[in-house]
Amino acid sequence: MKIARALLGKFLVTDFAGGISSGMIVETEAYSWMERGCHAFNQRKTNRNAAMFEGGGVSYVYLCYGVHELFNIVTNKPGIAEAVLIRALEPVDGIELMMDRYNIKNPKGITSGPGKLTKALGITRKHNQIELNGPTVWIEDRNMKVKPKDIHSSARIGMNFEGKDAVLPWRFTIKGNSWVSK
DNA sequence: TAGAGGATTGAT
DNA sequence: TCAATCCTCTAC
Repeated sequence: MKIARALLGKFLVTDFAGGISSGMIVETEAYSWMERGCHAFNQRKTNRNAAMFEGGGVSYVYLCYGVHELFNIVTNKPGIAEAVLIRALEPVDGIELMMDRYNIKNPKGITSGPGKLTKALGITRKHNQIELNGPTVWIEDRNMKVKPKDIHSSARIGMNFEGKDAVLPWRFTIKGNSWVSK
């Protein structure tokens, strides 16, 4: 859970054929095998979530609703399924590239959702289960300071089941940032 | 091998 | 508020 908080203010960078694009992480959600809602609940291992068992520093990209690709960062030791979902970014580099990928001219709201930011950065399932220390996708620390009081935690989104797991405050956002998803 | 459903989004 | 859309898991 510490990692989900620490990732706020870090930069997610991609370098594909089209060029470099990056954004600052402003919203995350933590997932663990210990709670429902996670694909690897109860250490259930499948082909899809195999990346989560790889160990920290690996990406986990998967398709949701047949339409959207969601980007996660695996955070724990090999064999322990735990990951942080990147829900929103603030565009920094390659904004024009992102707009090209959407074929629009206004960057407003282009990365304000987990399915949208992957499209903006050009991330697809081909980038599943890869190391996040380069050369195509990596996390960068640019010494952006996020004060603890600027971090807001809340219940997660999209949890359809009943029970206490649904209200765990494992969603982290940067207060006052307009790129946070609604 | 077939059927149901999902960590969402955008249009109505 | 609801459909789009296709991959993954589960059951037969």
